[in-house]
Amino acid sequence: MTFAQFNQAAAISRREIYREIYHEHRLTIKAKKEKTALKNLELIFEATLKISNKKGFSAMTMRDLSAETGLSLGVLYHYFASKEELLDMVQSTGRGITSRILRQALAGESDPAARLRAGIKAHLFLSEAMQPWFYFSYMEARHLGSEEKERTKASELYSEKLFADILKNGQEQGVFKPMDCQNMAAVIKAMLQDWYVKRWKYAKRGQNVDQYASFVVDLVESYCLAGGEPQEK
Amino acid sequence: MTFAQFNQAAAISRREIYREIYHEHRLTIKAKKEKTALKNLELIFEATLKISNKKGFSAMTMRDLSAETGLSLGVLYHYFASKEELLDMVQSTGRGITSRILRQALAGESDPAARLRAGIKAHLFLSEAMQPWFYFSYMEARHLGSEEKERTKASELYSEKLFADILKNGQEQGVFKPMDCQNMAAVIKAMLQDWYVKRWKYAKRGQNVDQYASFVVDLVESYCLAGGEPQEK
DNA sequence: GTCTATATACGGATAGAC
DNA sequence: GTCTATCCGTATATAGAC
Repeated sequence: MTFAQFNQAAAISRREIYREIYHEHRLTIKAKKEKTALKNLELIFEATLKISNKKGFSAMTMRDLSAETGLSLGVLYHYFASKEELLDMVQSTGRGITSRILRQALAGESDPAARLRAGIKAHLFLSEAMQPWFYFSYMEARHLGSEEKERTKASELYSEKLFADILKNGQEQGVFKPMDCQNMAAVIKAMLQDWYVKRWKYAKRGQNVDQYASFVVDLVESYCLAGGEPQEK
Repeated sequence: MTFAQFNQAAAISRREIYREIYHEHRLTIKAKKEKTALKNLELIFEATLKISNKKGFSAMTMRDLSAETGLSLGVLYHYFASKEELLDMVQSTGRGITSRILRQALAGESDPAARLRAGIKAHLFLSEAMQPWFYFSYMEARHLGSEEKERTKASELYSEKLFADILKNGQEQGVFKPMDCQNMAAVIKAMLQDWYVKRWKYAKRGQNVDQYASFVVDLVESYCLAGGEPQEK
């Protein structure tokens, strides 16, 4: 699986994302016409990610957002009750998409080594396709209210557990060597996160996501399969 | 080398840190008596790290800092000209200590495998001893002015290069197998960073820094030293 | 439905009292 | 040397004009 193939298969349509957000918050969003609502939601979210990822969400003012979107302050407040609610909306949308795509990717595979590869690549490719969302989620998690913060931690632990379970399963089947599955899952996540957090570093030396994915898969497999026969792709 | 041994050898005396800061900024700090200056600097920095690491530096108000330190606003401004200068002081102090300790740790070793181990452990142990500083540097780097931001990026690239050079050197000596040294160095750094960024996760399952260090060293060495047949790309 | 003007509060920084 | 009172700017959020 390459990034290009992933993009086609997953069909992360931006329009689809905003339709979801609109219907999820239909009660609080005051705009009535769906067409303008979708257009404005897209403007608002893209601008929020753009500005926040440059100078931080708390440093982004509502006037910044107004200027970037071309929407007035009054209109902005038709889509969320407060700046904090906007933050929560971005975070929960990101979480939802991530867990859905990860589950989808793993559902198609049964062999532990294949599941491990699929999980790593799906996560990397998704974070590549939605880099601003991932970066935002990572950096702004600590500015959330306590309730949303707990949800974010739970989400981190959930995806770590996905990887840990794959590893444990592989061990039980005798495909992977004995190891500390929790730590292995943790460092896999760390490597996946580095791709979207330190994007500038990889861009600087012209590394693309397919190359990085191959490297991570190779490193992880070479550790987990050590002792057994080298595997073919 | 264990964390306990590192702590003794490196002797990261808190008092020493603040003495350094005081002398480095002697010209701008208005407090004259060294003794009270050191005490207040310690109060200010500890409080800044504590508050910022909870809610972010930009969300920390000068009144928060005043309440936490017990110092008045007027006194605080005797130690820095602006809130941004305080940010820069924290960052540059952290950078200085890190690069010094890393260089010291590597200076004692010549064998590539030993150097690799020493670099990984020194970084982990230092970040353990100064976790609030490292967490702060990592999270607040993007809120810096462009000049300080460049310095931070340079520091990131510098320590990555330290690891990449060790790997390349080991390859040339035939100790390490052929590999992508840049990516390997990058993911080593990612694993080191995860330790202090996601501290809560490791604490939750009772993992200590010596255990984590052993795991990372084992993973990295098992990949680099993998003998027999080198892998193809 | 959209925008402009403004209420209200709080931020960083400082001047001057003690 | 230290603290208190305050200036000035700007933040979020809203009410009311068009």
